[in-house]
Amino acid sequence: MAHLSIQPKPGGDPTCRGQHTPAERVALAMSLCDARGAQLTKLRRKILELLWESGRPTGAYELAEALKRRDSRPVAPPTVYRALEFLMSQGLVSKIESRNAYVPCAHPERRHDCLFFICSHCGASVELEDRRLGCLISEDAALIGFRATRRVVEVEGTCTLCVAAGAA
Amino acid sequence: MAHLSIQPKPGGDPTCRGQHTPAERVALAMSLCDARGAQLTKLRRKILELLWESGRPTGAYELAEALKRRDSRPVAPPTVYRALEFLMSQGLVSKIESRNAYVPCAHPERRHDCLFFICSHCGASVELEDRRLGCLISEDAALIGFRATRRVVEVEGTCTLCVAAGAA
DNA sequence: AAGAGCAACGTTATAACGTTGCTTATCGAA
DNA sequence: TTCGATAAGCAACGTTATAACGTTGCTCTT
Repeated sequence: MAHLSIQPKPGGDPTCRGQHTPAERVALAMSLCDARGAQLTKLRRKILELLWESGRPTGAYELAEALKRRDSRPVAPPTVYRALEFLMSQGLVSKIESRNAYVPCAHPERRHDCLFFICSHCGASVELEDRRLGCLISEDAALIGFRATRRVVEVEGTCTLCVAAGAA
Repeated sequence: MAHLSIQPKPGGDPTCRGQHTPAERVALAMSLCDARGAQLTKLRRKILELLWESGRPTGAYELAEALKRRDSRPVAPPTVYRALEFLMSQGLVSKIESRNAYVPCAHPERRHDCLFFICSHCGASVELEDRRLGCLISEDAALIGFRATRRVVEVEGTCTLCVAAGAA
């Protein structure tokens, strides 16, 4: 199961799923960071790659273990968290708050109003972009004079595949 | 700062803020649970009351401390979590995932599509109801064949008061 | 080349949040 | 009154996150 990413375009094919390898994702991230003068170091690259390979929201400690397995050298939690913080600051990764886990972002080249669908059965996540969501929230924020800086929109449920497979 | 709750009604006054005391909130909860055959026990009542008194998303351990102060008898984490679980199952409390904290719900009498605005300056939260949000998310869910069971919508930023007070 | 400055990373410890498994108390119904 | 169900207590543990501080390695300067 790969991370899925979909942007609904009226009249267009909404699927944009997993047609890029983790290596390609990392390459895109590198060129982006390069253009921004941000340093996508080896550790940060590895973590981003692991996230793309994982195929589902992944916890910081799980990432630490994966790093250890790969390099047979332990990486401490703060190191992982700092790398994740960087990746999030660059829009390369999002945190799934309802899971305390992290997912790579499909379209780091632009700021997007994302919502995430997380399957409670298989654990996979789908990232979806919907401009209307941001509008609606901005509208509500304006109503109460709230100045928004960050949006968390997460939907828990059962994905298509698991529904088809007969999961509740 | 009290928990604020607002439901935008076209043409109506959207404010519905803190005009009920914690005791009144608890009384409503009791009658609701009674009607449902659910047991709002003393402990659960106290926790709900503490949440209403707190005025901001409150952590489980903080609640445990408050209980201890009030009754000079320690309450262990599992007890608090179980009570919170019950309160959430009854729609009396919501969890703020981005804070690992809990807030009382303003309108437990009906299932509502809530979004929460959390001020990163003063910590206060505003609960807002917006039907359109649920529609939009359902629409997006349908697009990918996702069967949603739970929605988490949280907006971080600065509230009116803190903006007025000159906070960033 | 010496040394300041800086960003990333490492290390240790601890805070904060949440769960498991089991026991004990409470309460209502048979 | 005894039984069964539900809630609460308790100890230990697991997980997630951060604080506080030290180290490395690089660049830029003079």
